Amino acid sequence: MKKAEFFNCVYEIVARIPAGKVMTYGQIAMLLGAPHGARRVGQAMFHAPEYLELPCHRVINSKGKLAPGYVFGGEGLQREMLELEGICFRDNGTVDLKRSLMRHG
DNA sequence: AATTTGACAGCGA
DNA sequence: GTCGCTGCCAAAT
Repeated sequence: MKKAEFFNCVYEIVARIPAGKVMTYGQIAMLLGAPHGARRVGQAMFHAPEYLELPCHRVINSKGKLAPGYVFGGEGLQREMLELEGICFRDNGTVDLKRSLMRHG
C-alpha cells in the first residue's frame, strides 16, 4: 500500500460513514490493514481537500473524544453537528461509542 | 540524513 | 475518571 493510496482509502471510508454513526481513527486504520496507523488517519484528515466534502466530524478517537478544538472551529461546533445527525453524547461530553460507533459488519 | 511534530491508542499511577 | 508516558509511522523542516 502506497502512502497516497492510504490517504485515498481513508477518504473513501470516511465518505461512507452514514449520518448518525461515527468511526475511530484506529478502526479506520485497521480496516486499511495498518493496525498502528491511527495517527496517519489523523494526518489524512488534516490534509483532506475541502472539495471532497468529507464528513470528517464523524471521525473521533477511541475514547469517544472529539478533535482538539482548533479544527472545526471548536469542539462545540463539532459536537453540535454530530448531535444534529443523531449521535448520542454522554454526560462527560464524549460520544456514546456503544450506540454510535459504526460496526464494520 | 536527522530531528521534531501530530485530528492516535494502550497501559499504569 | 484524569493525567502522563510510551509505542507507532509518515510528513515536514
